[in-house]
Amino acid sequence: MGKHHLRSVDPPATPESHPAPGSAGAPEAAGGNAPVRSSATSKLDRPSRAKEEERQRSRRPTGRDVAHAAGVSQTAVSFVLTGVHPEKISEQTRKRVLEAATRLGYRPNRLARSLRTRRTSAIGLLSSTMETVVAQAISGLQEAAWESGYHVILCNTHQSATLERQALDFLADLQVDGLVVVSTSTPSDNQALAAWTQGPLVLINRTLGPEDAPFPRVITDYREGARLAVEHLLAQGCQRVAFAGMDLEGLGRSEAVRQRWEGYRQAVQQAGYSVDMRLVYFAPRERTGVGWREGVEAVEKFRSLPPEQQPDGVYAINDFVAAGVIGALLQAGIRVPQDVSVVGNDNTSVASHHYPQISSVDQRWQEAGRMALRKLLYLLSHAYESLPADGAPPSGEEPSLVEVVRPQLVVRQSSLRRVEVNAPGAGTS
Amino acid sequence: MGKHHLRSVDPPATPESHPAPGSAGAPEAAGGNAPVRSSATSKLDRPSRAKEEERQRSRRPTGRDVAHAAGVSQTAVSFVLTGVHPEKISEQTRKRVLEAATRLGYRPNRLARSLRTRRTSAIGLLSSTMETVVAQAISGLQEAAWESGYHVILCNTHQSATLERQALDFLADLQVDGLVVVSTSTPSDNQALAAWTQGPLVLINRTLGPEDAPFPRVITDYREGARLAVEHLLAQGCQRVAFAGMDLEGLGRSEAVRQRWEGYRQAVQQAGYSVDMRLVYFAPRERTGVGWREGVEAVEKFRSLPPEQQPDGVYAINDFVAAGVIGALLQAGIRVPQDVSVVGNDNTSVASHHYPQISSVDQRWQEAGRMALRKLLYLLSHAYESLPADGAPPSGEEPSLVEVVRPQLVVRQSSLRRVEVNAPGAGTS
DNA sequence: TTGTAGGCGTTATCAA
DNA sequence: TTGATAACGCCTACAA
Repeated sequence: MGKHHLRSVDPPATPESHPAPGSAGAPEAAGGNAPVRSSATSKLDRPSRAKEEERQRSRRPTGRDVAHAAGVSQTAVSFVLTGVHPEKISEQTRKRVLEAATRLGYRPNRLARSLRTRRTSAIGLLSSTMETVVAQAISGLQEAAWESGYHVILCNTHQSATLERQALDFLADLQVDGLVVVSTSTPSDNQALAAWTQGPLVLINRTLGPEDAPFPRVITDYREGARLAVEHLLAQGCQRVAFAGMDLEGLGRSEAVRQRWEGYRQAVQQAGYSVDMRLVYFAPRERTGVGWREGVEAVEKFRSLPPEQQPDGVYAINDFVAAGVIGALLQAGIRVPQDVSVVGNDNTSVASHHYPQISSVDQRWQEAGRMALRKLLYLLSHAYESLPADGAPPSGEEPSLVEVVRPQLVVRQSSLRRVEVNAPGAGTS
Repeated sequence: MGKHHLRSVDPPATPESHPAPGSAGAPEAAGGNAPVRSSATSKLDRPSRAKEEERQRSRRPTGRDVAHAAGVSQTAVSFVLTGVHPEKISEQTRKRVLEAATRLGYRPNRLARSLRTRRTSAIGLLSSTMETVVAQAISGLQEAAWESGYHVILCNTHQSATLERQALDFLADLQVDGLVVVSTSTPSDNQALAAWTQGPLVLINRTLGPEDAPFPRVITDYREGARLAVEHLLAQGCQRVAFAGMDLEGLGRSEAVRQRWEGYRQAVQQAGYSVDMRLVYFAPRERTGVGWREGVEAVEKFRSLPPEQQPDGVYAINDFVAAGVIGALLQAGIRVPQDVSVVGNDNTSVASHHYPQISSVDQRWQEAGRMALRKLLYLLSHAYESLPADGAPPSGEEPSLVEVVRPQLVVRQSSLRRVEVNAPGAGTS
């Protein structure tokens, strides 16, 4: 039995194109299937016949089929469908082509097109993890890509440099038109990445390249987020806003952690207060993350102060910490938000599923994904024109090299005091 | 001053060679693609020269280059590199091809290959949302695909049937080899999906197709997960295990919710108890989700019982509810886990970031993704040979049509009593 | 304005 | 065993 290699992708009934006329064509068909075709003509026959048959059977009509059906040439079909040179096509042929194409249900073969034009409409996405924020960025990127006719090829490197290198090779083989790299911190282990030559490269929250010629990137702004949170608390009438966070040396000296601290400090000082370190809790640097527990510890620290010095507002560097803070406060009989208002960060599902619901800073990773794609498309379309040889290269409004996503504060119950509470001095615990 | 930003696609190399000659992709690159080439030789010249030049400059060497360098034919190169017909290649040519290939850094052009073989190594992934569990499934799928040399093209349909249809068209255009659809509930709006003909289709947590001939799928097992949780609580010595969940008509009659309730009921009954509806809390069906608040409400209900009838263990249908339950218990001065043990579901980051950490059932969505890919690969290789026409179709060990992922209980502080507590009657609140 | 023809890089067929 | 040679489906100078 000719049970050799499987029938590849083809769906049912596809007698081989040109089976050696003696070898009983279709390999799978048990009995029958007599060599009805050809019989006499054998190989001397012009290929036209076999071709035609074959084409008939192939489910997807080709451009040639359309041309044939419309009574025009392939060129006309191509011109009409790609929309280039619209002036070189008469309205009549245009109509006929369109009609034939829709009638046959023609869809151009992207593989062939890509082979010819050297552009796939694929962009590679390299992510080091799949944590929530990254998933959000991926979602935004994919959505934006989709809207522009691009598709996204996802590669997760699990923080491994080896995997990253392999993924890059892989994506290069796929001939993606561009690449986006997203990571939560900024490891900047630039080794393999910097060698990317397959097209434009946009980074999300990661730096790469020499100081004077860095790669274009999109970054989320944790500093601004923290400022938003603190300013909101102050606007709500809080006068002693505390910080519940992480030691700056912890978590691999995470940039995002440091930025939140700076934002807090700036906002407090800008409002005319000085930073009171008794209102600041840093989790020990050994901790591998901060959550509920650290929130509780923060409250313990704050509660050890004399009552009049205790905070009336808390900014927590993430929603888990905020939940811990709230839990500990409530347990101590302190009301939230009336006595102490609390704001978290990241706007995770914890914030909305908690009770009371937690106000939180949304870093808008999804928007970061969208922006990254926009930037990539811009680079894609301007890649080949502006060699500095020829004076002012592109037109104006070139997007800046590094784009910042503005965070947004989502106000919920945990920080929303009644309106009259705005009077100063109201809710000291 | 040429604004830096672009690192155009071409790596710095490409010395000399006037930039224009044909290649350089980007056909739409505005402006003049002047006929620089011609110069002296004009068009009469045999193309060989131009070709050679062009090839030289082309970054990626082709199979022809390798053949040329090795002094063999393209056929030999193809055979050697694809590994087929190993017997038809002499050891010597084999070596020379390999040597030349590595020396030139040859990488086959997947586009050309796909065009010819009609197989991309791409599989499409249709997801209706990007919530955490889906992201996990995607991660697992992508990882497994990667290990098998496949890549994943992600399409997010945002629950929209229209988008889903478009995405399917898109993926069909891309000629993906197969398709995986992942959703959290089972909407089974099969309209467009059932018409998929581009290759095998595997569903994750979704049913499709006629009852008697459903599509292959992978499902997570919430019933089993609930059983695990309850059995664990019983084994810890709990005698009155409560259920904190959602009205079965709520959330669009979510299958996953109903399964958890059934698992709870089965486990309780199987242990010889009868289900006490006073120990069961169903959130009102109008709620759009369950979280902390519903956990608190559950505890309120339970606390209204006479002390000896109150639960000593609670299974909550997700981690948010569990957190709410724990919070309310602690606030009431009830110890967790000593007085009441609590188990959540989904093993989200809430469970591990909470304090005390929450025991939770992991539904292993990541594994579901992996399994889906395995199943798809199986179908890919067995798709077209076993039409039941010919008796016992394939060989044995065909995977079952629907595969179930076994959940796993992750035990943490919220349910881990001291060993001696195992004695019955210990921790009634 | 339309048609003809050559090539993108592979794989696969068929003589030599 | 190896080497021409023809597709795969599309794009696009160039000639008609």
